[in-house]
Amino acid sequence: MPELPEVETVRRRLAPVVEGATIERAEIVDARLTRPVEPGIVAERLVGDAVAHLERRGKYLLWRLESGRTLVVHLRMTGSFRHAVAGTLPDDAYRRATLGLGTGAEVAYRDVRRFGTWELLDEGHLRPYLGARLGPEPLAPSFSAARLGALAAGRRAPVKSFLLDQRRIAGVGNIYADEALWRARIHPLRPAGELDAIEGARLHRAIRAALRRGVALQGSTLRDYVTPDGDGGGMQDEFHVYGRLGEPCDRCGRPIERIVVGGRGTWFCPRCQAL
DNA sequence: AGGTGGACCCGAACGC
DNA sequence: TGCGTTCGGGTCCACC
Repeated sequence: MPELPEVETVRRRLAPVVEGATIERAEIVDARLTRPVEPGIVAERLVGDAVAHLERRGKYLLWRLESGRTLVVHLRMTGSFRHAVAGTLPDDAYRRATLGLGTGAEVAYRDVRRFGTWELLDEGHLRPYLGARLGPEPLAPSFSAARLGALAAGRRAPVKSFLLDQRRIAGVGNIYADEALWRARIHPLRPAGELDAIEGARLHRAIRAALRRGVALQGSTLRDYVTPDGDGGGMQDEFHVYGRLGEPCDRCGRPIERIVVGGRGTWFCPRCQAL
């Protein structure tokens, strides 16, 4: 489940391969990927363009092109990139697109469940696109505890749902939300706007610590996620609560519990994270 | 306007 | 063994 740390890992691993390279060939074999735009039209526009920078915003991977356009990629749950010397990647029934680069490298996009999206935006369209969907970057220096408090003020929704709302904070998904709340010792059902300043400061620290740890370990590999070099991440071995129903809390030993919040599986320690 | 729940998709895990 | 059912996850959209 690619969240901020997984997408950031993809960006870091893929950037040296694609930055500066010209796209000589583009093949998009799943119409759903570019819907409602015809995949052939997107592919045709990509060919001849070159990758200036590979960037990330929230969970979006941004292919900034020399033309000024940006290929906006969202991996959703099962999207992943692989790169290799052209022609050496194994056959894959779930490959949805392939980019051939002038350097001789090939980049393949795989997506089992086909939720992922590729959108090619013209210059000037990127900023409003992201602005309408994403709040601040939690790892940016400007993301302060005060900023978090302002975002949460007046919110009656559970703090877990608040963390998952990309328009409030960009990049936190189900795994890192639960891990951050455990670190902050805050119950996932607490209304976001009712956290006091101390709790807000703890949550701010916890969000950043969980995400930074995820980036350091190159993400969490549960099933589908791999880096563009084919490696798995290491964060799954350090989960404190996510998916650990019945296992002892790493802090107090009490068995981890599972509830559903906003339709999402939610794991927490009933003692450390009391209501 | 904020909050909630269903749709989208399909392999894995589960139940009989 | 084999079949059918349930689950999950990020985002968008309809609805309250």
